[in-house]
Amino acid sequence: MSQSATVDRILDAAEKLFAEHGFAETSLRSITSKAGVNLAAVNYHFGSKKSLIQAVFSRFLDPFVSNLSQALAKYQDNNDAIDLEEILHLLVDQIMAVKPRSSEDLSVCMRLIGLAYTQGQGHLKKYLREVYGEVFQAYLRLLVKACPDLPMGDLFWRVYFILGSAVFTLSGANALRAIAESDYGVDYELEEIMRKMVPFMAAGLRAHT
Amino acid sequence: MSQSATVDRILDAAEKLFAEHGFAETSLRSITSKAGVNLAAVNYHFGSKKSLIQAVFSRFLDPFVSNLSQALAKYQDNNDAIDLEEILHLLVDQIMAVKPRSSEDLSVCMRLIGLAYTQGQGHLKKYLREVYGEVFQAYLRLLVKACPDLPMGDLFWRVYFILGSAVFTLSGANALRAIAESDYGVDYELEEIMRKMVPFMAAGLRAHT
DNA sequence: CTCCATTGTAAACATTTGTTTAAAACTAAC
DNA sequence: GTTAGTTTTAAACAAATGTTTACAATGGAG
Repeated sequence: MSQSATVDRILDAAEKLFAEHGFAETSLRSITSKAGVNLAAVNYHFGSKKSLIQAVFSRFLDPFVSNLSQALAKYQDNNDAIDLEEILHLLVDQIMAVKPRSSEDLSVCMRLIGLAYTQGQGHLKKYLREVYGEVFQAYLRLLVKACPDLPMGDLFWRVYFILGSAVFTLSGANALRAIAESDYGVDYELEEIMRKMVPFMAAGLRAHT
Repeated sequence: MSQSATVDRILDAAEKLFAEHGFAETSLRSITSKAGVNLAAVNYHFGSKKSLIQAVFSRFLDPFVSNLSQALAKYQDNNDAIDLEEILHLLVDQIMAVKPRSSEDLSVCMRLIGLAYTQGQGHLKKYLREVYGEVFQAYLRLLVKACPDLPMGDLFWRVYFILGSAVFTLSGANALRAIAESDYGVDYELEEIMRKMVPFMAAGLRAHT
């Protein structure tokens, strides 16, 4: 049985600790300690810390991009005009569809994505681009079709504007939710926050230059 | 003479290395090596690695925040309606006014801000909030006045949406500029990219919920 | 039961980390 | 030129890190 309980316990512990403290700041000893397994188990099952980091991403990213690329396929041959809000919502729906074990896990995954961009870990970026780059490109092409009036040079940057909004907000979502609740008495679930992004992003993408 | 050449050399080297590799991943030895100074110089001049990190932020954040709060003072007693684009542009202008030593330094500083949010370093976040939190709040109040129709709960999150756009885009600006140039033949200066953010952010902030 | 491959474990390994120490070098005032 | 204070330096420090090793335990298959 390739998927022993040990492997899952390590992945669970690593996922949470990485999201909480970052990759470099999380030691293998803290992971194995939290997982209740022996230190050497990581190197036995994953080979190295690098591979463990990548495995953590694969576990939640694989089903997501699998679902997403399937959903995108429907638009592939469709030459009609594409509604911007629709494909933005599609992304939110696909994220929610992964249905993580607990609602807290989603923000953990989001935070990991944010860390992947901001923490060193060059091997991680390379890995993510190689494995998931194609789906990203496909979604980008859809975005282009949904914004026919926008010059390509502007669209390029605006894509990174909305990407930054998503990554930054969701990766710090838990901390920000606490602030929003204590300072303004509002508390939204993660899904609500993501849905709140859609009109913001759509308006921003459509803004006349 | 409190500001020896050694102190500046350390700060220069640390700034770049932190931005490139993150805080935890950057060792004092790599900093002192790049700076051409002795390893012990960091602990002698700054006391600890934590203090060095804070000093790196102070150096470029102090003059910026000083200028910004001065510029914000003009709006303090003004009770007229405030133009959203105007105060967004004001921020861009204040950033450019710092006139970093090279245009590359700006994206380095932005990247450091992004890291401050995403990397562990709890002491850094506390430090930044204590020292610069008030100016941030003042700017936030201005933003509230410029968006009178937006519910507070929505504004809160949209502020982080635009903050994420700025931090994410500018911190990766150098790499993204290269992609934009090779793939789409467009190449904008950093200031142009920031100005391109203004209509995007304004439209996003104004979007009806 | 025996065998064998898989998995788990304790201990040790070699590095790297931030920090401290004590002595040397330097600087400027008297 | 001597002195007192500041800065630089090489060396050592203890602690923590990822990884490897050699050995024990496990659990089906024949």
